[in-house]
Amino acid sequence: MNSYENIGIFIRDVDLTIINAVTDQLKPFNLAPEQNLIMLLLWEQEGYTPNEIAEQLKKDRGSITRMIYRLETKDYIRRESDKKDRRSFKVYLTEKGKELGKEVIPFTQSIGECLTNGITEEELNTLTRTLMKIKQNALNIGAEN
Amino acid sequence: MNSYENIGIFIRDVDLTIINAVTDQLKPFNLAPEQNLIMLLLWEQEGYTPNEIAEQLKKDRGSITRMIYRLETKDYIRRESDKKDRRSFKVYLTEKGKELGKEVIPFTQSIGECLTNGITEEELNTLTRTLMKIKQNALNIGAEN
DNA sequence: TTCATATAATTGACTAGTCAACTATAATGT
DNA sequence: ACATTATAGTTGACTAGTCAATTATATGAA
Repeated sequence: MNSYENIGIFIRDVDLTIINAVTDQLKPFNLAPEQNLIMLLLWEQEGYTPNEIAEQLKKDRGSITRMIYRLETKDYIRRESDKKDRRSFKVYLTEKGKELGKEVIPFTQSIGECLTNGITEEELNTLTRTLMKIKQNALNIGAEN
Repeated sequence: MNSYENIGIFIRDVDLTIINAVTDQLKPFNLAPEQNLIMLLLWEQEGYTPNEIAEQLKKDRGSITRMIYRLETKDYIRRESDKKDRRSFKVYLTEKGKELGKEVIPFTQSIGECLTNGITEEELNTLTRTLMKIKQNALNIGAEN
């Protein structure tokens, strides 16, 4: 580990390693990991607007627009226009999308379990607490100007 | 925090928050954070090949090719062809690139310090140890197939 | 030497991210 | 009611990531 914001680089490194592992595992399902995030939201609860999805995933609305488009072309989701607000629409699962969930949800759960192999509950809590502090520090940096 | 690989999502969240803060801070210097990583390498030691840069930053060579191109158009770096191996070249700083380092290096260092505000040395060590385990777990997932 | 193989960098096709500009519609204030 | 302002989604321009194919050059073996 060299210069830069040491801990920041390290976190980045770990994050990339996880993403690569997840990408690999999801490949047979024809799902990019970011697409999977949207699907996971919908498998929990359908009917989100693009705006709500963007908020939940903390992403730009532009990228959500395009990801919704791609998931539609894969026939995993469909849109239903909002009768009350004609600017907006809600996103629902197609049959194919629901089927996919049956396969993918257990899969991603097991990935989550694998990541914490050999790590105690307490260690995990400590990790979360410290990461929280770091995140807050990062937010403060942004807020200063 | 909901489903998915919980801790993975959280790490991703923290990582994104840090990246956003760094991006903000680097904006006045006309440097994207990933470009900054290449510059940090070169400020430490010039003369890397694209291949070496890709290894150090654990990125695809294709993306390094393009980032080198962009840093060249900003006149921060230049390439010098390798006389022994005509397929390759080495990357050096321009005067402008060296000047930039004088401003940016202290800046990125202070970002690193900010991130660890209110976090003890011991906490940081624990954090690193646990993240190491998680990273190793992620690598194992990838290696299984 | 010559052929096969490996390696360095590049390129094209694709996904994904931000930001800023834009269009359409909704909500608000006077 | 009308003008202003806000909001929802889209789009274009750009950076960055992967993967696979390509080109040029090196290297090693028959």
